Amino acid sequence: MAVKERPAPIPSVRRLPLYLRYLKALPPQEHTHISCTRIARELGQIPIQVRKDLAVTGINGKPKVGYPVSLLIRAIEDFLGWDRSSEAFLLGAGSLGMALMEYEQFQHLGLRIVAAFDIDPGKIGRRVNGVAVHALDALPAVVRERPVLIGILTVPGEAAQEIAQRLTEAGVRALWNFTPATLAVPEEVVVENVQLSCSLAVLTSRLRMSPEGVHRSGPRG
Amino acid sequence: MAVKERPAPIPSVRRLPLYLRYLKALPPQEHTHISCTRIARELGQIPIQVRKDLAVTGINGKPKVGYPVSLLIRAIEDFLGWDRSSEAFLLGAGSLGMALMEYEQFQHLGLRIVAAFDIDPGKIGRRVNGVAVHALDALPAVVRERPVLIGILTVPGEAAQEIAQRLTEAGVRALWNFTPATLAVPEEVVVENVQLSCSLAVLTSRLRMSPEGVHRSGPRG
DNA sequence: TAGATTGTTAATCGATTAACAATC
DNA sequence: TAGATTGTTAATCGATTAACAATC
Repeated sequence: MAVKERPAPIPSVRRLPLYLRYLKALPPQEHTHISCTRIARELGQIPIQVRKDLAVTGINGKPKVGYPVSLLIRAIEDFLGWDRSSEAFLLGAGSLGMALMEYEQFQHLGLRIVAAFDIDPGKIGRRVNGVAVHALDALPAVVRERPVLIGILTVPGEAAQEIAQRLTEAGVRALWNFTPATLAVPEEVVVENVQLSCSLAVLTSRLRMSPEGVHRSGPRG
Repeated sequence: MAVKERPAPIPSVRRLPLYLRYLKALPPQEHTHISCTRIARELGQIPIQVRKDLAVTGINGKPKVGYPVSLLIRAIEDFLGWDRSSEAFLLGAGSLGMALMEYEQFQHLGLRIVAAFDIDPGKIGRRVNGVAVHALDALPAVVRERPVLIGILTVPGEAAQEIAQRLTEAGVRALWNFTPATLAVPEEVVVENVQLSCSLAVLTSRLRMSPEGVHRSGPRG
């Protein structure tokens, strides 16, 4: 019987793209191998963390030599599934939705937005960066043709829950939530939140704690 | 001598905006008080976590009664600094930058973008949602007039490090980084990353782990 | 060879969760 | 009053960091 393997720690998964970007930017022929010491130094981390993170991809380094760069790149891409491409729907063709449709880097992240949906008649029928904007009501029909697993939510917060429901009913299994809403979904559906308010809360509270934060009146007035 | 108080846990701070949004959406006169049990149920969390999170704001609830809604809202807003408004510069008026400039909700998050910067002559001098787009070289002059503490980075990844440096040299103390770059900054500068690639990595890896993930060939082929 | 670096096992740290007396 | 809910202290859990033998 196989030992049940633990899933990779989420924080490690979250850091993998940083390593990948760094590795891909390395001068191609300069080194065939790289150590976690060096990666850590360049990215402001500590070596042991890099080592642990890279280990989740299954890569094997050599003592004293380090990790083979090209194999390491492939191992991360493979682990993240970025070598093959996942299709996604985008819900809400407002300015944020438009920005995501125009974001060329997604092709390197294994993501392809194949259709957008909106309720604004002025947007329906348009094409943005090659992607057609459909009426929201066309969702079931479009899904039937193309069983897409990922939905990107860039609708107003008030509409988010209803759209999430329509998506999961249509068979979408993962929601990338850019709205401020907290989504209630069936437990088999994955939700990843990109909530600006949450991120901003951390930024401002850390700024306030920092030596020269928002308040000019610090510890010593 | 005062007991040195620990800073609030980052995960708690990150969740506060979710509670705030929920509380503000409550029917105004319906309840004067609310329990963490109820908040937890509505937001898919557990009561003890809500209780611990709310405690960081300094609010005091009453056993059996719960927390006073309006005071709780004020306590969270006060803790996050969202009752007063912080000014920010936006660097890079591309489609993502534009989307942020047009994001009306920032006013409820205590953030006001007061100037944007770009190097594209076609954008310099324009106004987006009332915000002027300046030449990047005008940064020192604009800072001199208005000592802003927060910089929002929506430039291409290749440019991010250089812009970050210019910002910190100009006195900006917090960077909200929407680029894929890992920024090296002086230690007194706060960096909060909103990196789509990192978020997407978590989404896709969790989708792959889930019962009906990307691969149709699951445990039973 | 000597020593930098790996993979692995152990220790530490911080966040989450549990337990429970106090109380409105 | 009885019991739901709080604040606080303790236990658990998982991630981070340290230690170290193995090794290219």
